[in-house]
Amino acid sequence: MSIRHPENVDSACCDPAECCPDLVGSILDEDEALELAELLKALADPARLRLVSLISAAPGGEACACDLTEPLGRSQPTVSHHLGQLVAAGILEREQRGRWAWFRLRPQRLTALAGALVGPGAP
Amino acid sequence: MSIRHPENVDSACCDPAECCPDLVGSILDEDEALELAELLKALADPARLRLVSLISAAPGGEACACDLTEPLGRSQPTVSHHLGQLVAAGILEREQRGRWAWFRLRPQRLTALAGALVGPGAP
DNA sequence: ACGTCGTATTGATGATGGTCAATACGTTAC
DNA sequence: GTAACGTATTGACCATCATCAATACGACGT
Repeated sequence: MSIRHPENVDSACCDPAECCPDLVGSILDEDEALELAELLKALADPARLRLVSLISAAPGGEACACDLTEPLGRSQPTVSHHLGQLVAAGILEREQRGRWAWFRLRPQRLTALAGALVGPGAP
Repeated sequence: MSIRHPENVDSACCDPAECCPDLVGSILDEDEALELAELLKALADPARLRLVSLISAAPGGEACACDLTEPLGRSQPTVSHHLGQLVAAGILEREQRGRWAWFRLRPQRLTALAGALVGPGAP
């Protein structure tokens, strides 16, 4: 079975919701650059990077928000703010369990970003 | 000849000037997160992404600053500012030829970043 | 129902950053 | 030498953003 539709081959590399335009293969137009920049901006913060790192290293690959405030050294509203941004960027997924919010990494998003950085030369 | 010193194997994956700490393998401390965030911030701007894209797609993989102002649609000082940031981040390298400044991509930096995003599971 | 607890939202503040006009610097050509 | 040209720097302005205190929201237990 085919992964990609023929009409999507030119620009989209896979699922357009997950993927991002290649940085080095072709010349990015302003819209593609904005889209890729937004994903990079979502990662380009020490607090958010540590959140991703903490969650991915947590047992089971998931973590409760209540366990992230203290190791991050930021206030609870700040942690909630950053988690919301990571979810909005598609880097984390959120699941509500009772009154606890659990977060888990979406690795496809990071691998898609990594693929966009190295370009079409490296599959 | 050996590439890495034995005492650097634990944290650094290769040349510490090129590489960046893994995002998902271990838990980033604040300094490592800051270092990785700075590299990501250098890319997380539409103008800079388009500059990287334009330069990498240029004939010979290099471009003169004079040929980048017009396709980018920004003023000359702005283009110079962004090029300086990309060079400072190790993403571009700069070579002066007469009165022209030529820029070229440093792919090692992007591949190192991509490797840090996908973690140690994918060599 | 009511209090408690985890989380999200609001509002405010200080810092960072993208952008451009003006200007300074360096190199080439005459 | 001097004019022209490419590039970098300065200074200023506006937008975005990280952060926190205070507060609101929602779900659970009693």
